[in-house]
Amino acid sequence: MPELPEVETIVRSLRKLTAGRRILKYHPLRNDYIHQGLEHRKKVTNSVIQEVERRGKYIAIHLSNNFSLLHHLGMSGRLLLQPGSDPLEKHTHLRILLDDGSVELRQRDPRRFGFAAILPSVELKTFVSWSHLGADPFRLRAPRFYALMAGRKQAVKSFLLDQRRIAGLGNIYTDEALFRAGIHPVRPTGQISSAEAGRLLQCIRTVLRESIVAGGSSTNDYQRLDGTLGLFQHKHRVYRRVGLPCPICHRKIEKLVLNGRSTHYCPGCQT
DNA sequence: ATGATTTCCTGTAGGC
DNA sequence: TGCCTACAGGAAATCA
Repeated sequence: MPELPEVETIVRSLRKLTAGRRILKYHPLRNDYIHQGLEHRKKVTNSVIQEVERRGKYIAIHLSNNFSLLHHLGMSGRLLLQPGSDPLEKHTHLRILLDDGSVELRQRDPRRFGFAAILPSVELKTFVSWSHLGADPFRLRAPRFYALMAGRKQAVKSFLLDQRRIAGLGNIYTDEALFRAGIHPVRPTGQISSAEAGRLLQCIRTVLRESIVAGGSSTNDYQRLDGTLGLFQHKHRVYRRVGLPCPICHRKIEKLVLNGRSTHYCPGCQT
């Protein structure tokens, strides 16, 4: 499930490997995977990739013709840069041919929770889910973070998963950050002190930064742009580690279900 | 307004 | 071996 570190890893590779290259063809294999702007698909031919931007878990590829390509990987989505001659893998919904077609960007997504879209760049800021995104965790300031949580009963983990509040966290990094901060996932946000909020924000940033360095977490479907696996799954302390000893207090990691999400925590360290 | 629940989708794992 | 069910979860829509 690509979250901020996985998407950031892909975006950094995209910047390095696709900037300045020309698009030969935008070729959807499943029209219903293109949630918006399918009618613009022929207009991107001959445009040049100028800039690749990440916001939360979204990827925006800005083109020279004032269009932007928007991508979300959902939970099983992959964006892969590969030779156009490679055999077409199952669940490939979109091909973006580059240069003379010898190289292409492919979006694969078995569960189809992700999507792609083509938008005039000026319309990106009115695209609902993009425009409603909350602050990037690296930019958010602690007092603002604390103010967002104050006075609410919502479980802190549910709050962290809400992309309109803070953008980019998913199930892995909420569990890992809450563990590092020593905060129980079900604690109401209103009961979190200013000091705890500051610590939590620091833990969020640290775990995200460490994961980016490791190229993200490959627990299920996630692969980097070149198809290799990320390495941060080996550093998880609680996520999917039910019954294994806590690295701090050695009590067994437990799991509960919160809003339909499996939630992993240490009953000793997190209060 | 807030927050919980349901829905979409398919590959994989486990039970019998 | 094969069939069945449960599970994984991002985010929009719906419900209480």
